[in-house]
Amino acid sequence: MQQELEKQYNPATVESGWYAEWMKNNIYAFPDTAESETYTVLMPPPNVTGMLTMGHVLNHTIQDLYIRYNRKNGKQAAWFPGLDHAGIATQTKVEQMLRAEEGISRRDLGREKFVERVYEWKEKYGTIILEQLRSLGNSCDWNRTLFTMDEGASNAVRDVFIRLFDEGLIYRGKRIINWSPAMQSAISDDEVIMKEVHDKMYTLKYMFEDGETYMSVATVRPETIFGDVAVAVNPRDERYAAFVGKMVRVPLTDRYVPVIADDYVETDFGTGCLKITPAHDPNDFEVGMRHNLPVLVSIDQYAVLNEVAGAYAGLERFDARKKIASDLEAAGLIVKVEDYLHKVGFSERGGEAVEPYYSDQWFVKMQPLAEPALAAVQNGDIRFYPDHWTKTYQHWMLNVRDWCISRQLWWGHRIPVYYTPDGNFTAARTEEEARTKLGLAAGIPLTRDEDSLDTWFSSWLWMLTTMRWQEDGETEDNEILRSYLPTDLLVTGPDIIFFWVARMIMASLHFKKTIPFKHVYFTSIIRDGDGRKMSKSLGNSPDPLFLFKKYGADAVRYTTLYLAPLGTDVKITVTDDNGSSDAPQMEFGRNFANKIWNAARFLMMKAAEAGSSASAQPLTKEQLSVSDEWILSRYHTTIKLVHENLADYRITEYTRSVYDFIWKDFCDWYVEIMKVQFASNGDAAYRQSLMRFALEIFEGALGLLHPVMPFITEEIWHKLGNRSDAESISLEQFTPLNEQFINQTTEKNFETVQNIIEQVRMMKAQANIKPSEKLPVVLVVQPDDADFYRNVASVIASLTRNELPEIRMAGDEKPEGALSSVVRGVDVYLIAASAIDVEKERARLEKEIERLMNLKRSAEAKLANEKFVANAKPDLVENERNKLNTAIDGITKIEETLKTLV
RNA sequence: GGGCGUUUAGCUCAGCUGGUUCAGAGCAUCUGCCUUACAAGCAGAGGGUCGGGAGUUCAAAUCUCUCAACGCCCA
Repeated sequence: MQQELEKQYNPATVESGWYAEWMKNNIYAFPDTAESETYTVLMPPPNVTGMLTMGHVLNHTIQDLYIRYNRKNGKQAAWFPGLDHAGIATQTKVEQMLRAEEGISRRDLGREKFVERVYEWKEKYGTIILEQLRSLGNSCDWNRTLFTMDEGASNAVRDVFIRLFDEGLIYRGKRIINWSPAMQSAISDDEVIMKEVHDKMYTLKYMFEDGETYMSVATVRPETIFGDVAVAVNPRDERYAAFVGKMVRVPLTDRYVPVIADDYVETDFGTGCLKITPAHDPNDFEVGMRHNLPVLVSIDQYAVLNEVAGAYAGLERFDARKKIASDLEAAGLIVKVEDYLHKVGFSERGGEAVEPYYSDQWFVKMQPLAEPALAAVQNGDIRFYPDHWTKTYQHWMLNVRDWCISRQLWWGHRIPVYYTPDGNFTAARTEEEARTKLGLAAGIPLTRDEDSLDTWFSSWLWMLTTMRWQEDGETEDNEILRSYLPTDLLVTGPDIIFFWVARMIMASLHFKKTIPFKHVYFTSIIRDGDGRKMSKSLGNSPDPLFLFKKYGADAVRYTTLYLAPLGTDVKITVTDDNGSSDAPQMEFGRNFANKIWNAARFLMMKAAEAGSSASAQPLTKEQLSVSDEWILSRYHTTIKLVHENLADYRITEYTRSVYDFIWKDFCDWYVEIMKVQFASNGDAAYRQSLMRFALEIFEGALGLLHPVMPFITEEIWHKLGNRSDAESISLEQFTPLNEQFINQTTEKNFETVQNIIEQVRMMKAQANIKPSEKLPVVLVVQPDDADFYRNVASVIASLTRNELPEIRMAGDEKPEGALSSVVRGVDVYLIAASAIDVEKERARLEKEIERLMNLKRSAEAKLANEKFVANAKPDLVENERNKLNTAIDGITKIEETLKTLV
């Protein structure tokens, strides 16, 4: 404790230094077999393509908060980290790089070479995100980092596919899927971003066989007419009832299609007649299935019209639209063209409009998996925070659709399906095994399915693969699983509640007959100052590393949690700092860190002044001042609040309660009081005991803060206690809550002292008296309270920078030439005859009377209300009586003062 | 169209089970302070009809209904 601290806290060196030390000592590793009660968190694996975002900061800080909190609560904290291969995202990145740097495509390289290049790329960039997460302070066991493409995870993925295939839960079928023409792959729903687009709505003439009458059919995609197989109307639509069953001619062709009736059609949408194009619209596909209509593909995988489109074959879809529209116009087949605003799906990766595409894909049957997964949430085995997401979950689970898991990608887990030359197939680990399953002779050649699996098909096994389930393709149980599954908490964004959370629940229940986690915390979405979601494509997110450098990771962690309440989005203002996006709100956390730093600096200076404190005795009960008892009560109240708030996931409340205790209670009040107590008692033993008392509370408060600000609390804890580098505050248990120290009476009495001090300061400031000018103060109190006020007199003097207050009894003579105030029955006088501006003082006192009159009126009204007196809790009624008496007392006294004011 | 959420000070947000000086915090603004931990600080001040309306209750920022605006998800 010898060295003096800098005046300002500098997080940069402290943070990197401590993280390295933690890693060196391996203190966040945990054993395969848990030795005590466990607390387990699964890290949602970040993409290898990823750079750290503000979303990661929020998400990972919450995880780290709970891991550190439970570790300090004595549990075996187990945080499993990992990385996601993010099939389509990563493949896109690498393809872009190859095109830009070498001018080649993946096809130029071939599958094997291409995958090698992706691995190189992953090695290079995958480590970057891990470094970034370390700079955030994550206390996970990095030794256990799992990459979704690792051999063990891949084996589990392969075996799960085979198992579901054998159970009949995986099937192959022709369906409409979201197709990315740029990526040449199916993409999942969550990779499709809906955007509003200004288009044209064309109303076309579908002529009847008479060649004169027609049906008016509205469409925004005239280029798809060649795939039309019907025109549909609502069965209850009387306008068209007579036409159902007749044939109409598809414009620009010689083809006739039937008019059908289907509930899907909305009568008031467009003309009420809908063209049905099963191959190019998912809803039309459903209608087509219901009516046994053919699927006519007229646009190919490159989004180019095919031979079905006749003269238009070879045209790209949007070029085709223009040409077809003008030809329709020329042929007189357009009734009208209107502006039309609607939502169109775009590929998150390629950026182009998604083309619904009819093709062979692999699917998982969801219904049988969804039922138990829904039950687990409904019966409370799994709880969502905030709770309202259960409704969304329910709705999705009840309307669940089969999951398209095949992707036409090279980067990912290849589908373990083998085909015979005559079209038979099965899922198997090897060709060999496939032959056996199919009952084939050894020499018969098989071909393996070219497609890869959706990334989520590996991440839905995350709670199993991180714990090495079936890593060798066989072992279904092991020590890790027995110790750590089910996990305690999953922290994730609500945007992936279906794609990930729901499917993990399904997988865990299906393969392991247990829930994957008990609690799911859905984080806020972080928006910029204009309310837009922060994203890389918008470029509106500050780089967290820049913020860490400027404010400190502790500050960014703290501020982010302080600002992000459960269940509500959070807005963070973004400004520009020499070309870098900045988030000035982070000053809040930085200032807090600096405050803590300086409080530590103060304590160290005082401790040095008091001499060695190693042998200091605790303060005896008799030695405890009112103020000491008060801070002890506040401290234990804060401990209580921390536990309660974190148990209920009220994280912002947690950050506030620690902030208020450290800054307001400890720094603003107790530190100032310590100075008084220190100065007024020169006894070395007392001073050392007082320092011990203050240090214990301060270090305890650091402990409470540690889960959210790990670095600075570690640094100060070491400095205050001369502890060795191998020790860590993160391994120290919290001060046990002792409710006996929580004393409402002490807190109330102390509040009165605070109010008196604030009143004196206010009178002094408003009278323009220099703060440093020491004036006489008189307190008129009840005889019973006299001792109490004598005890705190020096505190009042010091904190108001006045002379020691004179204590008089009620009924004694009142001081003259004084500014005055009444605080909870105590008359407060500041003797400053020369500074009194009679008019100003009169106005102030009258305003105070006005305030008390309002109080009096409200209390009187309540007490006059028989129902209130009869129904309200007795102590509330009592309270109102006290309020009334205090108000009356104050009014009387102030009125007297007013009379003497000349 | 269906579902969910939000609306409190100029800004960003707390306010839990209706009642305790409950209308708060930080930032911003204004005034005064280099008080030997901290100017990234200290002390003080101004600022809100709690989105509108109705209801329940002795009592509503808090519960119910309704309207409006905004956001998200699903169709």
